[in-house]
Amino acid sequence: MPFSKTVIRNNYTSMGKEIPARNEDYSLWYNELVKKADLAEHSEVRGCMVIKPYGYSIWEKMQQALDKMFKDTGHSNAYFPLFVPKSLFEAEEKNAEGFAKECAIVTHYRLKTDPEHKGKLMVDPEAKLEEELVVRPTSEAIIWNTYKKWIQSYRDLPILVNQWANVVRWEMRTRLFLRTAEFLWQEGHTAHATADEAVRETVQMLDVYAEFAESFMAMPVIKGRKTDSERFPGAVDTYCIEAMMQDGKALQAGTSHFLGQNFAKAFNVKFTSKEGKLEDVWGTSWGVSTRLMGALIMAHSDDDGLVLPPKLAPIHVVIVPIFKSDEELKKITEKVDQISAALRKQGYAVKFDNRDTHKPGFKFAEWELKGVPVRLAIGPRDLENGTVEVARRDTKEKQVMKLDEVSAAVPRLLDDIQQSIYQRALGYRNEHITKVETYDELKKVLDEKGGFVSAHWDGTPETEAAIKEETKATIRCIPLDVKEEAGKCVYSGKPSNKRVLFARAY
RNA sequence: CGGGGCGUAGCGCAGUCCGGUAGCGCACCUGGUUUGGGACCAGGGGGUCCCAGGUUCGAAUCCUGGUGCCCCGACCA
Repeated sequence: MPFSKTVIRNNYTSMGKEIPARNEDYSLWYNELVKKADLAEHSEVRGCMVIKPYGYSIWEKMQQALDKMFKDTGHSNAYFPLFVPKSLFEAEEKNAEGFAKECAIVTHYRLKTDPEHKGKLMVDPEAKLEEELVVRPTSEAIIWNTYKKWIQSYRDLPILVNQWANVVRWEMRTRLFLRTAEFLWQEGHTAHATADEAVRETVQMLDVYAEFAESFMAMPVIKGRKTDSERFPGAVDTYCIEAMMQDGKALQAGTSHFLGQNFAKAFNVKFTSKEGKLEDVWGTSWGVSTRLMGALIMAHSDDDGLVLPPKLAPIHVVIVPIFKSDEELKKITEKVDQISAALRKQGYAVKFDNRDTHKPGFKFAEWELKGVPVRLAIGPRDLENGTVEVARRDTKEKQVMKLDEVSAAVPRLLDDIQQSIYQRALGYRNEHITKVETYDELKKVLDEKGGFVSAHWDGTPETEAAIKEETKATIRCIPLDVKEEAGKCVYSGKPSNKRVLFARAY
């Protein structure tokens, strides 16, 4: 049925806060969900988004958890400038080349009133910068240039710094959270005396990311190494965590880079070793961004809206009263206050939705759209029976329980939800790793089933590029736990000693 | 950067072909009835029709030139 997207759009938006079905148009489902759930919206600036309070509070939860993990592994936060002088930016050649095409550049520092157009401003041609400033697409340049001043001896090492910041990459095509021109992220930048220590740091932070993805986001990931062509510009080795979305497309959720001595050499960062020798410093960098929000949304949510893992939900429990009179509401509120207090005491965020402007059904739908893990409903019947209705967002199951059991039951329920959405995502992910032996199979799986395709590859960039060209699939990673196994490249037939994961990706 | 679409009330859109007082749904405000899965009735408020110029007695509508955003592709952590 050749309905245009415009037609589909008409159908649901006129109905209020409904979103299109995932299996009809996954991409439209995602876009509408982000907007309708109050996570983010497009701004006046092309490719840039406004993260709304509800969306931002999820991001803050992510930040808190990650920040703690960084601190627990010995890192400290710092802040470096938004602007990078062009001469610094170009110092590490590969890095500069890699990002050159998507840099925003500041060329002037002043506006003036436009004599030709009343009330308008124009760039003051007199105020041209002597040296242009690049708006950071990443901060290695400015940071390594700074580290040069901080490091003289092995005693100054290691430096274990992280910064929470915004960066700008002038993307041609953007999508809310998944790829925006400006995005928020954290970038860790560490400096070490030995290669071994730097590699250990790189892997350690990859483990931190994997741990965060799995135990907080409830999103299983595959740890792996990128191929040469997918490597971070300027890095020796790029490690990643790859996740699987519900539409069978892969998403890179975090990266950790072993920089070798590349940036040290480019910025002349040397240290005197214990033995009195002058050596180049070893480096790492690692980051995750607001893209994780996109991953979180696409990993769990359904046609009724967001499904949030309790560990990242801004509101754990919403309580909806069902009442006819003020009198009734008052009685219900007394009970609700007791429950709320008991839950808050245990550290949960509780929302009592006592608006008298909306009916319960409306509230149920709205909080489901926003992904609140647990909903309690209390009405006159419950007052009589000393009960409360408990509903879980992930499965939509409802049960009625005794009021005095609630404060003990809710924590168990939240734990169960956290586990069960992880298990569901894990099940989906595992079902979508398909081993293939031939190129025809690889293409067939990509087209008909999606997901990761595990196949032998001859290790050459030519084969990788050819497969990408023909199938739109890229090598997502060489899994860290890959086992050596003799085989033949699905494309070239040349010998291969391990399988890699192919997928179409975000 | 190529192809397409769209800029009209807070949101989603109709009206544009064929010029003549700017409309519909949702949302909003007031009053009432409702409230265990997206309430109903009555009344009401709100718009430089993206911008600039032109044609015309008269432009959301026709002409010219801008501009912004979205979608698809290419590119890309």
